[in-house]
Amino acid sequence: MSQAQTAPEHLTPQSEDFSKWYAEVVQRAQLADHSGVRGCIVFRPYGYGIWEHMQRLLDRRIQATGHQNAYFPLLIPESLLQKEAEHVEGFAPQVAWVTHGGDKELEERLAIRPTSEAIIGAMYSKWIESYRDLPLLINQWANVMRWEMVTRPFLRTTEFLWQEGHTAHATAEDCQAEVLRMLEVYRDFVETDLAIPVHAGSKSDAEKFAGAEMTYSIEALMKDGYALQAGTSHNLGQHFAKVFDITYQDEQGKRQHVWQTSWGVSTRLIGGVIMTHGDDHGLQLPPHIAPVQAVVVPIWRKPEERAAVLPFLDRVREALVGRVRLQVDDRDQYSPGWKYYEHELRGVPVRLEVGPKDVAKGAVMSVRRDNRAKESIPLEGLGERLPALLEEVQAALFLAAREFRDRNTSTAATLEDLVRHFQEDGRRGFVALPWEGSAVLEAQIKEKCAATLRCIPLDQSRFAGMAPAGRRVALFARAY
RNA sequence: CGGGGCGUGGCUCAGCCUGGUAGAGCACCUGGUUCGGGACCAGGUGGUCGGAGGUUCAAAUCCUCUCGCCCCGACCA
Repeated sequence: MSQAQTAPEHLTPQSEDFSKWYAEVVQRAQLADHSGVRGCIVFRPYGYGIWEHMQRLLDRRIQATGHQNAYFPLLIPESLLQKEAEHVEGFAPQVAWVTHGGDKELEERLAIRPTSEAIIGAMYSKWIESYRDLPLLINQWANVMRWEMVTRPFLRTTEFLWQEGHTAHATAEDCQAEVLRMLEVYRDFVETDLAIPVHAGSKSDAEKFAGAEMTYSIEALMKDGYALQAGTSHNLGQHFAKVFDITYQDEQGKRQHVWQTSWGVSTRLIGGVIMTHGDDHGLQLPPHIAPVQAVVVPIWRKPEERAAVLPFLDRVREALVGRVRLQVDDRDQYSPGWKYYEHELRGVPVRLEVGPKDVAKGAVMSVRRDNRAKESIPLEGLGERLPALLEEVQAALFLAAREFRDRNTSTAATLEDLVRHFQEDGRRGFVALPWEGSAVLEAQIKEKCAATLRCIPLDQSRFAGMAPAGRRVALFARAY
């Protein structure tokens, strides 16, 4: 492999400079490009393709749980945004404003949505009249804008793409059930399709969404040991219902405020995939979301070999059409070896080599991206074997990521232990600490070692024995 | 928003200190030989040096402003 490392095209190793590695992968795998507008990236077809597969798989789950898609406006009148005090205060520094239409100054500034609670709340107040209108379960796929000081492709950009669910319920119990239901949808989606293991839990007051009663999140661990909030689900209580006057008449004819939730995941997940699975050879995409699940690389030396291989490629295509997202890389100007590096960089889960020897056997040689295991697959069985192989890769990526996450999760008995871990030992990862909910202690920790409370896991069973009886643990980490 | 670094063909950079009419490697195009882990030879295309203003006979080079990118800190999905 010394050749790969000395080649001018080699990636900066993760261990040398993780940020640089990340930037290079994004650029060279052609996921995204800088646009010339601060913090706004262009999603190139390959990067956008990943997002489209995420959308498809998550949207299916959102709809299966009874939600409908809708679309609300990009622009929100200032007066609307200002109604919920805590909400405004939280977002004020990050809001971009439209002040002019043509060269005429507007009477009222319009915010480019940083999130849509306000405008959706205003509409819900018109739409909801009776308990028969509840629950109201709406999701929107949209772009939002938050003026960020420091940006990184996918992880934090000024404009990003996401989905935001907004629901209204008759009772606090229904509302809380929805919050947890969607958190579980996220957990299942991220673990099953993105192969990213997460901890689902609740946030502290310091970390909760501006205007929420309670925030829940799923938290992942990146390969550099930093935590990434991968999705959030908020219990908004009646805060927005009260300021936007969202009420319904119950069975007794009594007027009540609704209980609301909101929940979202964003294109940040693409960054999560990159930093969970990527290695020194580049990207590794979980097959479920890989735009190209398998790439065919034909090989020949002599014209007669070419004549034998080329028609065989059609038979490979035929065997896999409708079963596997396949790319046949028949570009003539690159050698097979060059293509191997290219597709590894782009994270294609499986490569299929088709040369004269394979054609003679009526088979293709498959090579896994994750462990480079080779397997000769006869053409007759290819249609069944390759999808199964892709599932094996998907499962292996998840297990490897979970093993890494667990290996980088430790425990601390006291504040001092925790600070020592992050500060003096310079370690990263998750640290579980017995937790009683002291905001003062949380602030101290943040100040002393820059670690924040990522979540208080809902499932405490895996931390059994770490906290005194009756006490829970909270997970701390340095975070993106 | 503070501190630091950087903007020169698509990419990585040299040239800047000490002003004198823009270079290299890779990529790209053409032709030929190649192809089971980043092929080779020959010929070729491509840059108002991030932008604006200033100094000067003359600016990639010196000065001012501005925009963008990267890294480190405070805020966030």
